[in-house]
Amino acid sequence: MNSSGDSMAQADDESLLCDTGASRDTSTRDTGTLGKLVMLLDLVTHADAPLRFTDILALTNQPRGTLHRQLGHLVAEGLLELDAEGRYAPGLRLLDFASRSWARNEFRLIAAPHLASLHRETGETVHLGVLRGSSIIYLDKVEGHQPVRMYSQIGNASPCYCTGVGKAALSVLSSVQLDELLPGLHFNRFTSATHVSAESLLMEIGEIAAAGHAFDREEHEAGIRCVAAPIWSDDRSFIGGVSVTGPAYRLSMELLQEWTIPVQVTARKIMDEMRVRLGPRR
Amino acid sequence: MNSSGDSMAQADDESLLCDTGASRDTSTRDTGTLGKLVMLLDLVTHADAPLRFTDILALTNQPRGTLHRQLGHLVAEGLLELDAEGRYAPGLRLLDFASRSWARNEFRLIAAPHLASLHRETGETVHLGVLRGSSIIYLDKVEGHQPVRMYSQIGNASPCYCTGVGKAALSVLSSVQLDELLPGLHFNRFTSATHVSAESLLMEIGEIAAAGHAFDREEHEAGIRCVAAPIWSDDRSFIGGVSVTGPAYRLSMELLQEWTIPVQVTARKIMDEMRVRLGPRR
DNA sequence: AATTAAGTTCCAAATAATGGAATAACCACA
DNA sequence: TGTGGTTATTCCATTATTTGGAACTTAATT
Repeated sequence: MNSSGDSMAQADDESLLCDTGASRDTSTRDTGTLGKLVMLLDLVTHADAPLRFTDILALTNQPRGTLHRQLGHLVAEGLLELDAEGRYAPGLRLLDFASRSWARNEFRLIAAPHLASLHRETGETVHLGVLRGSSIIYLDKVEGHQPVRMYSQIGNASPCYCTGVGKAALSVLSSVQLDELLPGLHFNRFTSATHVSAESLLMEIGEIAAAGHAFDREEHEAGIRCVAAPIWSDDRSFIGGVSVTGPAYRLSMELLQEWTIPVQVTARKIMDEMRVRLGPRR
Repeated sequence: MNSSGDSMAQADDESLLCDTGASRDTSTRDTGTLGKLVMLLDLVTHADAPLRFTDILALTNQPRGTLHRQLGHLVAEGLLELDAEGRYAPGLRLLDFASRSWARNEFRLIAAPHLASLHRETGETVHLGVLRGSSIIYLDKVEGHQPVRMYSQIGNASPCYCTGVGKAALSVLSSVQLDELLPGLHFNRFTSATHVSAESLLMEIGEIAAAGHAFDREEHEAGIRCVAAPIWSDDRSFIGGVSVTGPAYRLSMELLQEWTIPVQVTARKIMDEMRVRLGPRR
């Protein structure tokens, strides 16, 4: 269940980069100097290996002087690290920031016990995700008995159009929100089942909205299926989802169909508790 | 083994902030606009609860207009989030950045199997940490049978002067590096055993350097002891450590004394492998 | 409705970022 | 040890962004 890696291989031109099929659209967002620096951070953290100065130069076509100073600042702040061979890699200070972000996340704290019981019921991997822009960020994961390497999945941003949680999340967006989001999607064919057009995606979203659950039929990674249900706040300011994931040989579509019920029940319980804890108005 | 929280209670003036006893010295470091923004990020991520605009205003004494734009930019980039009640909290995009930083970290990848075997040998919690500035950032953790909530500790930055890994790390610094680091330390008395002066710390560091291992005698958290050994590259450009931690009632000082050997052996194995993988020169 | 507090917008002045070009360090090979 | 090619770093006049005080809007309180 390693997410990136192999399934990334047949991606497009920039082979060094791991394009999730969304984000990296910093162009419009006007955040001045910060925007440019964050774009660099994104570039380096999402690369599959440390990048040298020249690599980054080529990837950004910024002037040498400018880029050099920007990288220098990021390194000075510990957001990037420069190794002895002159290659830039993500900095460890990011971990310090992120661990706080995770530890205090209300949604995750509320959902945790419900994820555990869904895991007990199904015996397969349970994920919790949130919609951020057009990506799903995984917030928690409950899996098998082996010591869990949590960071391997938690924190990862995956495209919304080819994951169970992502499609479930899309199904509860208002039509206004959907109209804003869809045109910005860059469809990336991860497997032969991946949606590659807004039309086919939109059609399935309609079905998901009616049914209240979504399937991932090996759309992100060959051999991996999942069933998911959306979680949302009344005013749609918060949207996420919960899913059960596993290998296709073990999870027949019939079994997934059965699990739609416990998954939806879990989503409902989490929503109910959120409404109590965070106030019903939103 | 919750790090912050209670032990933080008697900290100094700014009660909302969780001061690790170091860092937050962005003043000298000249990183222009980025420095100011990162300081804000630090402020919000390290606060114990979401902060309102006015709270941050008071904590930074920056002009209203400036602060407002800065926060706006951080929110637009997903580095902070602004909830419906107008409170700022760490943003989830940080998770995405950090998960990459962690997943690809060479040191952690090399150390992982050795940590596992040290855990098997001792049956107690094993930590891996790196020295960054005057903080120890925990990179990995192997503990009991229960599903590990890794983010709870991993990524956390703890002071170097009151943790086993921290003191072990200090013991292999060159005297030049030590002279740079010591004056910047702000000693925070977490327990009655915490070092509160550079003099007493320096004295123990001498002993640790001679012995090759360090103890934490309930210096960071009452009731918690540990034994640690340093890990370093030839040129001291990289410094970290490995430790075994547990409750004082189970870990007598005699037992910790016995464990100095497996801990040091583990550190040595990790160092040897790093020298092979990353080249001996550094 | 009046009053205070909290948050947002505006714009001339101060400051920091830009980017082209020159310089320096590095590396491989003779 | 020198030489050519590659890569990284520094410099500085120009340009664009950030700054911060003040005015303004909005929300909460009496």
